[in-house]
Amino acid sequence: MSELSIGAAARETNVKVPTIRYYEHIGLLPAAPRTEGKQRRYGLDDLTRLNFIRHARDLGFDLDAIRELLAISAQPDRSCADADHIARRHIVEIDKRIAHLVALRADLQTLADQCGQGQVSDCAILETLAHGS
Amino acid sequence: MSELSIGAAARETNVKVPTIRYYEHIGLLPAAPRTEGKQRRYGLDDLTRLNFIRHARDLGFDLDAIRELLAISAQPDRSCADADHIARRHIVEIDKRIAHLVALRADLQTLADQCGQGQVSDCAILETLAHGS
DNA sequence: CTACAACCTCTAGCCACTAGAGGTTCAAGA
DNA sequence: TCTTGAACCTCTAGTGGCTAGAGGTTGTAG
Repeated sequence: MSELSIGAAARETNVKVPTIRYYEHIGLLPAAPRTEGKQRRYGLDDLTRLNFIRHARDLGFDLDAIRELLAISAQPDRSCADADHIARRHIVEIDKRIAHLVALRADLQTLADQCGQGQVSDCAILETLAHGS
Repeated sequence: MSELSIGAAARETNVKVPTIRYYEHIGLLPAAPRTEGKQRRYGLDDLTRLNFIRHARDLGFDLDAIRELLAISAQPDRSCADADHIARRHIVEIDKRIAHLVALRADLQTLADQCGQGQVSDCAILETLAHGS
């Protein structure tokens, strides 16, 4: 039961088949053992690792951060301050992105509200794009 | 005076030199006329177009949307409803991204707050990544 | 006239995949 | 046991919007 095909592993973990192969290719997953016919087979450890990666991706961590997180979690005796640090760093990044998008949204709303639906030659949107705000 | 080198055009418009070349390559800018020595020369129309593109990029429009906006603004007699539509569509997209990031941020904050800075084996962050929330 | 900054083209790389070609293997049903 | 065909394999190229670098040429200030 513990030796799944790549398709079965994909179903179990909600990670797509080509993505699993990609993760192996870039060394995020160890190369899976193959059958005589060269097909990959996955055990429980692989599923655990894949699930870890997917959860972390869902939270927006990039693959380098995930590499670090995996390395940290492989050392149970270590302090988890490093993991905490990575998470907080990520929060800061997300806050920046949110702030940026919120500002953008406000500008766009102003622009759209000024558009009188008239002719292109009077359009506030196009005018602003052409000559600045 | 109206024939600028690519570097001068870049300074005028705050668009980097390789980016200008890239825009020409993908047809977002018309191919600039060249000197005998094959160097690009830019006139006022090009600067206007580049400024338009940069302003739109700053507002987060992708290059396809910018293509549409440029096409619309080239027809002064047309209604600007299309431009308005593109802008509103973009706002909707941005709202989605903001909502996604805000939800993500909340999850991450919860996770980080649970981390007691103890050992990796007890870490809430790593635990959640491994086995889900 | 010389020096050198700025220009040229072309290719490859970034991130995290996704798509497709062209071929092989596995497993369920007859 | 055989046959199908879904699922697998490797490899390459493409996505967006640039950025970096190699290796060579041109324009211009002194």
